[in-house]
Amino acid sequence: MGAGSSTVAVRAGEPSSRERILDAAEDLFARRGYAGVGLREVAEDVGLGKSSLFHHFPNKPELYAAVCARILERIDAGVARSLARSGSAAERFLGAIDDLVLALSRRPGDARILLRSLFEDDDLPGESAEQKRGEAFVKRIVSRVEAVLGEGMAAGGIRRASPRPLLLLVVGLVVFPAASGEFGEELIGGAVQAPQNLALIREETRRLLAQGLVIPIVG
Amino acid sequence: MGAGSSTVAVRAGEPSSRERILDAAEDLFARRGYAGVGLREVAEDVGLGKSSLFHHFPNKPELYAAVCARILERIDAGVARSLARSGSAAERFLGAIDDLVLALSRRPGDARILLRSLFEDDDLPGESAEQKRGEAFVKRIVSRVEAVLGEGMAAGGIRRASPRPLLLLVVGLVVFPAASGEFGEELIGGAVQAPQNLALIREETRRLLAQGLVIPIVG
DNA sequence: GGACGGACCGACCGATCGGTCGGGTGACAT
DNA sequence: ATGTCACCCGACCGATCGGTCGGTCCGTCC
Repeated sequence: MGAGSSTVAVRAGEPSSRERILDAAEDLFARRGYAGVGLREVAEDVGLGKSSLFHHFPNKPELYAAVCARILERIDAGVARSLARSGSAAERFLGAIDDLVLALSRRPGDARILLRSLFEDDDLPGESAEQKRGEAFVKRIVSRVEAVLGEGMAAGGIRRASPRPLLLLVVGLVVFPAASGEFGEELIGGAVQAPQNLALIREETRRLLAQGLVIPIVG
Repeated sequence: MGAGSSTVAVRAGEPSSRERILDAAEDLFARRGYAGVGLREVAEDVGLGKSSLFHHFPNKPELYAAVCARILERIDAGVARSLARSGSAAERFLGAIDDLVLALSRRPGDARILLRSLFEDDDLPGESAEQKRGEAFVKRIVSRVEAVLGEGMAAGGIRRASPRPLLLLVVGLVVFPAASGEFGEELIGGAVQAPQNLALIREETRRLLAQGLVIPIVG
């Protein structure tokens, strides 16, 4: 299929083979994890022979690292854009979280791979360049959010807290709902991405961060 | 090794082979996921031949399902115990969450497998009895927490909210920090289980649920 | 004593894994 | 015309996968 798409100059608008490999691999890794996906399956989804994958990526760990790095790059860019808006630190923080919830729910695969890459230790043994690139994006994202949190605490719009443990909680709070598959669907009735469900999740996330859950005792 | 430990009547206090297989499998599955663990490795950790595993479990999916079910059973029991304490619904809810954070941080493998089983869809293809047992525990846990939330909302100690989406958020909030491995360690300085870090996480979790993060505008 | 069955084992099976190899094809520069 | 290079392929490799099989050992029951 797609006859004549293999000229040296990539047809404008058509993704390159490398990009299509990343797309297919991302989709599969998101569903079944690193060890659960075979390169034959990736190649078949792309429409290439398995050996062609090795022309674009040296081996499986590097392919996975590239998938992760691409996702983290997207998320970092989105967070940067969200935080660049105007408003108080607290407003920018809440807005960025809301944007992130929205973005992850639109791309559940991103949420899942992100979640995996954050809580699986020894998926990848080596320390490749692509892997370091991904870790750098993680650090950038963390430092961005940490900065706005610190700003908000200094300004008084965000209550004083330990920023790093708090970040850990927020990551789970934001990433998991978008990543939860059948469990999320069964819990709330229907897909997380469905407009009305997504609206509820965004609303509850915002209110939880903004107001907590327990009603303070008045007087 | 372990000469003379294979009498029919299990030595009192010594776990049975089945239990030791579950222990080893839980440890490995927690670290590398379902597809990332080979049965040879499980058997070797236990100190048995690989074929002996099939004497206790019919196949790999059933072993995994049994591991999951055992974890979910533990968690359900803990949640039930926590919620049985006295106090207002809001207090019982916060107490149960705190207990759960504590329990999961003590057994990070539980947190990881729980997280995996909640957001990986097609890990297990079939519908075995053990798998249904696990799903039943999930439903019991959900209904327990949902009940106390509803009670709190009715009594006024917990603000009105959509219980199911809220539950989804809370699961991510509670489970992820305990499951986060190297990422969590790098983010906060040191292991999540370390007493001072654990105290911080418990404190921030409680305050986030109780008060939120943003300081309400007074006046 | 002899049959039985639970627990365990080594050897083996077909399938699939990640990865290699040699070669083919077409665009392009010389 | 020739060489080069990016891209792609089928065939193949050793290793490992989940799972089966026949058989051993030993305590229990009749």
